Amino acid sequence: MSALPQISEAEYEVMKIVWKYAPISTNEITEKLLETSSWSPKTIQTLIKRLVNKGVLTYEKESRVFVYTPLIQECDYIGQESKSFLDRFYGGNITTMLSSFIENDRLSESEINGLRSLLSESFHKEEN
Amino acid sequence: MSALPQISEAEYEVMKIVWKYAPISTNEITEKLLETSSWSPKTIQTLIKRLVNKGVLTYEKESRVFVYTPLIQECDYIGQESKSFLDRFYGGNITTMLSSFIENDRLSESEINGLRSLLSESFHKEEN
DNA sequence: CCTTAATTCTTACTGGTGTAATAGATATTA
DNA sequence: TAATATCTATTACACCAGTAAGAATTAAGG
Repeated sequence: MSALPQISEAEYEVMKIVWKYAPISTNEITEKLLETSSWSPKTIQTLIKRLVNKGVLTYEKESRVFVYTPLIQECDYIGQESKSFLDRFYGGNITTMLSSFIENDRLSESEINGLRSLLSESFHKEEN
Repeated sequence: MSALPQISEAEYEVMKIVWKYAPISTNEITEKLLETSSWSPKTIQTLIKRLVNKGVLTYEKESRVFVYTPLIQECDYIGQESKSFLDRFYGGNITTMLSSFIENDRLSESEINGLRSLLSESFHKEEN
């Protein structure tokens, strides 16, 4: 599993739309993004183009319009970013991360309870 | 709590040394970094300078040498980065993150156990 | 006091990112 | 088929980051 291409912050916003709605045209991407951002459509086109160049997106011509599909999966990308984040800041250890969150009171009681029940579920999963 | 300055990846390597050993001189920083990297001392000096410009480091002259001290705390910085990471990839929800880790089998049984015992400790802490 | 060696400051260059405008191609319509 | 409207491709530009070389300064030793 070689490293996936680097996706910048703005490009990632584009990818979130593509992952959700692919196959999707330039115009549709632009429409969706304009609901939550104020980028110029030109800017969005540039981002799409760069994603194609990087090998993150591919497209097919449908008459005059391009329709895009992702070449890499969202969960793979997020997985890679998560790993690199954990390595950088917590020595690759998620327990260290959680522990530091708890120590700095960044988790509410209900979040902690959510985590507990998640972990007990995954306990049962292992049992079967 | 206004946003802390942005620290780049290479700059962060410098900061790890400073946080650990401050107050520390340019030469000492360079020495430590050369144990684990192959940067030119010139490069390291540039990074230090940029950190000073950004307001992350301050220094005092000790005769001809500069001795540096951090202006921001490691845990504050890591906290900020963690928050922005969680927001970006998991909607700010650490339970979602953990859940996705478990789903994609990125956690070993022993890591899961570590998390469980961490959470039961923090349970007791809340009790007192 | 002047030279030298050590240290800091200034400048440089490439590549990526944010942000977009303009030019070029193509399909649709008059 | 020619003009127009719509897409896509090319070009632009400033700033940040990685990476470093060269210039300037300053302390110390002869």
